[in-house]
Amino acid sequence: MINITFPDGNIRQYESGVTAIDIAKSISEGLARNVLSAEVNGQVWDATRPISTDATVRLFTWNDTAGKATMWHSSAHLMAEAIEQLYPGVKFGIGPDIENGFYYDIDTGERLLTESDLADIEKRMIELAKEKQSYLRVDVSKKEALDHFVQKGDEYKIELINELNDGEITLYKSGTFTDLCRGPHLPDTSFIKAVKLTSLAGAYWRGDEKRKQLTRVYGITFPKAKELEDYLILLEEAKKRDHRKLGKELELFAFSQRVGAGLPLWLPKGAMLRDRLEHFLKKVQKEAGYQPVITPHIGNVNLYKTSGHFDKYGKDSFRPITTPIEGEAFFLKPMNCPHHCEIYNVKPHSYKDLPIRYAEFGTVYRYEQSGELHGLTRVRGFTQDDAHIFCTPDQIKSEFKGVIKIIMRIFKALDFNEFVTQISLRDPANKEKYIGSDENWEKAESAIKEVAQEEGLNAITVVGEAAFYGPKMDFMVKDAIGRKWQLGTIQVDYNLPERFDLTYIGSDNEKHRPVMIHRAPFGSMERFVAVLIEHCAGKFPLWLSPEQAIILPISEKYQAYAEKVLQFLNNSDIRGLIDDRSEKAGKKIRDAELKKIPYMLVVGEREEADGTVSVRKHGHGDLGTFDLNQFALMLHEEETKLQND
RNA sequence: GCCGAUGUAGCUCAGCUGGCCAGAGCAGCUGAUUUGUAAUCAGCUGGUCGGGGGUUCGAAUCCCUCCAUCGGCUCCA
Repeated sequence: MINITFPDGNIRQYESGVTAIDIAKSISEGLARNVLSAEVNGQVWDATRPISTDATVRLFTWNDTAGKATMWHSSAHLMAEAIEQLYPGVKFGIGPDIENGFYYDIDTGERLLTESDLADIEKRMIELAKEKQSYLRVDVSKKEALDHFVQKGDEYKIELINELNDGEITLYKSGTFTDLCRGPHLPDTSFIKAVKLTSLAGAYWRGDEKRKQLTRVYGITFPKAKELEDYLILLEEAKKRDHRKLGKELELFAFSQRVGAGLPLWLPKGAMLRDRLEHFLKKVQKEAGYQPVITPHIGNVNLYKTSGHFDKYGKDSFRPITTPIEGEAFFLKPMNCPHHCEIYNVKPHSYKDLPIRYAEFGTVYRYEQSGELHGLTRVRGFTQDDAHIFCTPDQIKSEFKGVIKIIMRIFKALDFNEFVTQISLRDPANKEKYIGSDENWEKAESAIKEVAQEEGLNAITVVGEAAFYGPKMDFMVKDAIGRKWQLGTIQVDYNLPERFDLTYIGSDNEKHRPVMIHRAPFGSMERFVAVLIEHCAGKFPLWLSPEQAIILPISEKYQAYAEKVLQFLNNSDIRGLIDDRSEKAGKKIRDAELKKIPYMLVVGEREEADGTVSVRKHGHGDLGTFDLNQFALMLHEEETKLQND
């Protein structure tokens, strides 16, 4: 007999060789029917795999993330089986589960897969799932594994096996398909009831653009057809929040082929929105001791040679701007930091001056690869809410914390609750990708790690994601379709101060090297606005709304009163406008609702007589009649409350 | 940059197995209407069918190429 410990601490005894399904059965038949996999002593196992020692066991169903992962990983195998049967001779790369579903990378050889093939594959998958094929785990030696895939002629699997150690290789067989896989998998395919293959894309083998591009098929499966329907509806809903769609509908920004790809044009309403955000941050930064600076949009190539940007990115940038002078060249600035270093260098500094914080909404230009451009989130010209803090080494942590405070204030004001904090370190195996000494890197990295700990930030750490001059802490937020974007960023940099020979005189009357902190709470105005649009689905908080109140006269007769109301709004710092079209009230209300204007002020005979407005709130309906002053007060309260929350 | 898909009026879309003058709704304009909480009616305007090249008696429709956009990959100072 063995002891099985449950998550609640309960311990029960079972025969050695018991499986997770057996254990589930001992609890309830219903649970047994729903167990997809189980965690056994910290590892996720097949629900059918015998347990022969004392163990802590946790059962996973569709309601658990790990259960879904098992389902989707098994679905990838099922899809591979279907594809192999339909298109014999294809070779397989890797096929993992992902956050929402799974994919499989496939070398389809001569025969190209197209979207029209997906329906056939889905159909075959359902047929195979109904066969209730079990997933059979087989321990094999390295030689056996190699023999199998050599015979099959699958060079991708052979490459993977060659990197594995003998004795820890398993294959999984389901139906006619055998895969190199560490598992775990579903008890059988019958759990998969609904299948949707969502897209088809090219993906480099092992993520290396120098290697062959395979065909990646994305899909998702569910244990019930209804859940697939719900998922598809959810996807449709998410698409409605897409900032590219809303940006067009709400006339916030546009792109023009004539101006150029990735170069956003801010329309009046978008510019107003952005202006409110900038205004807010400027206020916060003033309080935090930042000094505004302004620098030009171009800089001499030598500036970027000094900073190291030229060596690192020169070949991938916009070409330099030449002048009538032979050999003279300028770059559109891709970064503000070199300019700010030169501002620091304008005069000598004492330790008593530090920290110095230079802030600039600086527009930068980067030649992003054409395939990377994406609405406002990835563009070729954008404005960073940039600032550079020059401080002594022992001020790093407090300055870093000050920046975190600003970022948290912004996120809170905009109700961004779901963000991920990421610490990006350099990859010690690829030191040639970075500039600067090991010692400085270690100092900078440990400073960030300590701050994260001391601030109690629940940060994830990713090796190899650092900037080329220093490690960073990024704040990531998801867009409507679940893609993660970096917004705020804080970067510790020991390198630029050296390259620009920045110094300050210490209390010992000796020259010392300051440390630089690069930081941008929004990241870029473009990306931040994009994420903001998706976050609030175009229904901006009042303080950011480009148009706060629209006056809707019932008929032309009340035009004069409408103008009086507008005058009042203007004097009260409320952004208002009048819909003076010869339309019925219903039509004007409908259009204002579609434009997501926060407040609609209906004015007619009664209002004119009493000097009031009938207030209708977007998405809430009629709020009743308000005295003008009363209305202004209500709006100002709402504005301040939201901004300072 | 790579793989795949898409590109028709300001917007959303139909037409696309090659063949009447390329259509609809919304928006816009003109007129009528003077309207009370999510679409008043009528008329009109508007399109190099993404650009260029080719095949054909004939191309929005087929082929090539470039550009842009979309889904991914790679990249992201």
